[in-house]
Amino acid sequence: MTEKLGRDFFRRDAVTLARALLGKTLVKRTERGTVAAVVTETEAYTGVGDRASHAFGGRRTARTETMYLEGGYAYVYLIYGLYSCMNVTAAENGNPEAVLLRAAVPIGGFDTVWENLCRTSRKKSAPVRPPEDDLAAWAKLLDGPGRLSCALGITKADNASDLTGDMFFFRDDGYVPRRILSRPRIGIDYAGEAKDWPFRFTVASEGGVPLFDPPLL
DNA sequence: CTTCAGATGCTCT
DNA sequence: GAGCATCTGAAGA
Repeated sequence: MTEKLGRDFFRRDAVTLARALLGKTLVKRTERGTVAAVVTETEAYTGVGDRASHAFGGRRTARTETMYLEGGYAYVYLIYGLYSCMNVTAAENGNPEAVLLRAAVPIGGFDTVWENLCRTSRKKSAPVRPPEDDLAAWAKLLDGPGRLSCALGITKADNASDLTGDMFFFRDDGYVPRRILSRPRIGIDYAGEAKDWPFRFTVASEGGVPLFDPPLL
């Protein structure tokens, strides 16, 4: 029932991978503790033909070099000088496709998640720690690529990490999204015709709780 | 409920 | 020097 995802899972095009990652559990082990969270929102960046992608037109720089790795590596970069964005590389070696992780729900390592989040100010949105069965509250705390990365302790130091290793990997715990919504991607108004492509995928939710079969928790 | 400015640093021109 | 695959708290409607 619960198995680690291997290389072949990631060596597919970004759109396919973005949908397939919904419901998978991202696990990160550090000396501060182990955290686990089920992915609920992704965005596909389809590479050289995608104006929204850092690798549009085959652009190759020190930063984008990671995107050219084969599927199953972490592409992490800093945005707006403050927040880390966590991506998963897709496709074959030399094909710079990637999937941005935009939201997740923690299912393990709540202490570490809370500790990681508390290093930001965040006084109003969640001044006190929610109970562990309040999925909607925890989902909100990991809603957004910056918050997700912060909560799971993902930083630029994780860039180019192999996601098929033992410290940082995805697991299939058998959570199947009841329904997947697709919409245009966020924050890419500059991307011309690509800004309307429906490459943002979300697990349908009710009352702030993403719906899976079987349900989370 | 909604807009709005500010924080902050790295990458690329 | 400009512009970001963002988030927060404060202020206004």
